[in-house]
Amino acid sequence: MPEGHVLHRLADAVVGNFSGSRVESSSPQGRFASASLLDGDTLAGAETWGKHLFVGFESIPAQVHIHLGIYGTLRFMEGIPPVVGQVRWRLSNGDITADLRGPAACALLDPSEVRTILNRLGPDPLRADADPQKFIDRILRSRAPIATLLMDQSVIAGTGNIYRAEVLFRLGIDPATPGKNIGVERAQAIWDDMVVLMEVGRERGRIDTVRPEHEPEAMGRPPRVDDHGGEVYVYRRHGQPCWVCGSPILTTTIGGRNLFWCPTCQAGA
DNA sequence: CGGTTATGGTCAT
DNA sequence: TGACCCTAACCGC
Repeated sequence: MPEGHVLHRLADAVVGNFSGSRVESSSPQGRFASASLLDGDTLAGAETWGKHLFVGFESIPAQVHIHLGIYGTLRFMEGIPPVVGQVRWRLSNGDITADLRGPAACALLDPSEVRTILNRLGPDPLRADADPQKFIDRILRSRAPIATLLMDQSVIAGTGNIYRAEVLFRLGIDPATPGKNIGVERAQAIWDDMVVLMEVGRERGRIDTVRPEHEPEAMGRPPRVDDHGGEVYVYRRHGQPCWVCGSPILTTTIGGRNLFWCPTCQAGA
């Protein structure tokens, strides 16, 4: 589930549901022992940078750091339902209960440890304080393929496998193009498109990337049914015809991740 | 019921 | 590059 747009939604949900509330905090599964230190404390706020979520409390400077990894989920429920399955962290104010399951990281971190994490992250397209110039400089200086750079959280934070494939398609960029061959204008265009798409994702809670003329209704095709839920051009469409040119979408594995692209619309320069 | 897969990341080789 | 970590949903038998 989790590219950066999801984490920003979760920070909003944590703030909306719990900010200013006294909360019960526990680790039903037992693998987040520090949860008990927060029990009875008042939630002060939550913030996201990239795919990292930080939750603060009033009586301690430390923050809970959450990274969902591939499988992690944070779900909100009404009341206090019985615990089902593996719940790493449960947070509740009695009216609303949030269960965190399967995160790659969930730990109480000192301010200095939080800073160390933030220092490793590049600009986040969904943050108002993001500096796109840092992104552009990194791209233009690197010989690595643009597809690899867009998955590097120190280059751009919050982008994942879907957004990188979709933005490269929308801009007609060959995923193998070295960063230094991208050029300033296309680097800026990548950033701008990432901002647009991720903001849509944050609002809708799903990743939709197709332009109006390629939407199901416009093309007379059935809407996509998939567990990530959005209308996309290339992600997981291996072997199916490109919505724009009809060529079969290709896939390959780079750095252990699946990359999808259209060989015609994204031909090398 | 077992095998496969996943929108991520770290660490060792 | 590959092993490994985390959990749940889905698929085929």
